[in-house]
Amino acid sequence: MIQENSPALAPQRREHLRQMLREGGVARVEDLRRKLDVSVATIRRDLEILEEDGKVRRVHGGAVSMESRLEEPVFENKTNLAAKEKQRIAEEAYSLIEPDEAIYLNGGSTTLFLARLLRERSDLTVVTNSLQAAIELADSGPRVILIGGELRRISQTMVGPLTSAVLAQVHVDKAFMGTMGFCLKNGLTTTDPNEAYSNEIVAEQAGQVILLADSNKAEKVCFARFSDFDKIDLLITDKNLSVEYTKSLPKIGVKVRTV
Amino acid sequence: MIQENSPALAPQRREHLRQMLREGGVARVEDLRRKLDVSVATIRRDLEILEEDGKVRRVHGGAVSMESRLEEPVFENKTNLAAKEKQRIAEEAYSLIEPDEAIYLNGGSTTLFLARLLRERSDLTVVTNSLQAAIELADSGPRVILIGGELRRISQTMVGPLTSAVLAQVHVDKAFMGTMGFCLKNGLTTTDPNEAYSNEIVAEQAGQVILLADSNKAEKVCFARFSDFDKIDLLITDKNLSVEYTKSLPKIGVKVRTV
DNA sequence: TGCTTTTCGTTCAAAAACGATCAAATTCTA
DNA sequence: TAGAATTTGATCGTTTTTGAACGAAAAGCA
Repeated sequence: MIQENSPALAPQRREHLRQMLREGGVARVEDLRRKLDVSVATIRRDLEILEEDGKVRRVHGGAVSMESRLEEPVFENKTNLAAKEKQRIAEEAYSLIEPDEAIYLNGGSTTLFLARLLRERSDLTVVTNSLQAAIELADSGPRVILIGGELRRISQTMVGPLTSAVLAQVHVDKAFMGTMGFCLKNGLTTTDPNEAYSNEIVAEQAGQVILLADSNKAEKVCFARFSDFDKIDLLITDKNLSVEYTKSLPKIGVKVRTV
Repeated sequence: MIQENSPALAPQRREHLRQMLREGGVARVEDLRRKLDVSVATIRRDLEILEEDGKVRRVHGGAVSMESRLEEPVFENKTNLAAKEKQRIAEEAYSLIEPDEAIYLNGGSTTLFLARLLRERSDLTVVTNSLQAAIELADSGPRVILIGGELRRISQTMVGPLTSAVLAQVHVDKAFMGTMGFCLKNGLTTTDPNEAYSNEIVAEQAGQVILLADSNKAEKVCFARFSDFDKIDLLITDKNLSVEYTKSLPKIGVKVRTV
């Protein structure tokens, strides 16, 4: 708990603010001011910042938390690795989406960042095998189509042969795919063969395949391969990706954007 | 969480209003005003906004909810009158499940009570179209298979033609089905045709179909029919069900258990 | 039908909340 | 420690929300 008389440092206070909002769902500016013992101006500024980060939505008189209480703690730890890069990658991906499109999101933390950006886009159709993404979009925004299948606990995604039944009947304009690892030699790989199977089907059917992967994923090879780079139209990554990739990928038809 | 004497935030108040309407189906402006302790002008303005969002329809003297009250997500469901009955019905249903079975749960609050009881049963396979049930079981316990399809917001279930793709490929020993209404003449009905469609397929394919419905559902007829009683093997209900049902249902092959 | 009561929509002024700005306070850095 | 950069709180004009007032419309009743 925060000490009574010593004012908290700003980032610490904002985190506290975020927690409080998450707890109650909503809160009024005046209540927050009293609790944190600062001026309303400060509260407003903090809320402004939290809104920019997508943590809360401001309303007249207060703010509403945008974070779901259902989120996996384990999962959350993983998302915090390279969170900034992932956020930026997601924002870049978002800018590519055009009105009324149908898009696919696979499981993983990077695509979840993207899902969060879609909450207000009721013109879109989002096809996904990610339970997390579905929860994120369950209350508002785009039309959501979940592909069926067995729920894989670790990743909270639907995988396995049953997924292909739904996938065969829909077409998406753009597929945004996260991956566990990629390299020039082995292409795109993930840990679970069932997960790979679903990804593979999507990569073959989608109008465009856009890979979202921060540079930590480079040179990693996992057990199950789901695609070669020739199926990929665009890679969105961060500035730390080695030149080896940024030079050679365009030569084999993969555009690269670094953010 | 929210302080007593501080007035509610406008969006919060509107959400409350929506909930109240959803509970009772209809409400008068004056009653809402008294409950929320604001002026009638504010109530009217709020109802106007809710009407624009399609949540309610205004009528002279008040408003009618456009949402079905039985399908609201549980964690918001504070005043569920039939909660005790539903819990007992779920417990009775649980006692019927044998080791290593595959079962189906459709959407709705009663089946969600059952889902909660299954958390430790890692021998089972649970097939469901309910996002809520999947979340409930996402971390431990049974193998979970979600059928795919479009996510219907109000009920948080997967519905529509795409669901049949997965359903056609699995077989369940027992299907536990909730319903919005049932009566001798019209059989089992629910509000949404897509929801009905999925239920219908399951009712036809499952080894046994077990209906979970408290007595409030009796004599209710909703828009979309999904089954006749001849497809039902067993009805689990509470003691308030009228004798009309408890006498005549066994004659047409439906066992009845009251708890 | 005509009359009364209730409800509705609109207008208006008061209150609350907001954003912008600026000076004081605090923290950072060289 | 001095100066720069950042953060904070107060002020003020503007916008949004709210409640009350009042005439119009709808419902109830004889």
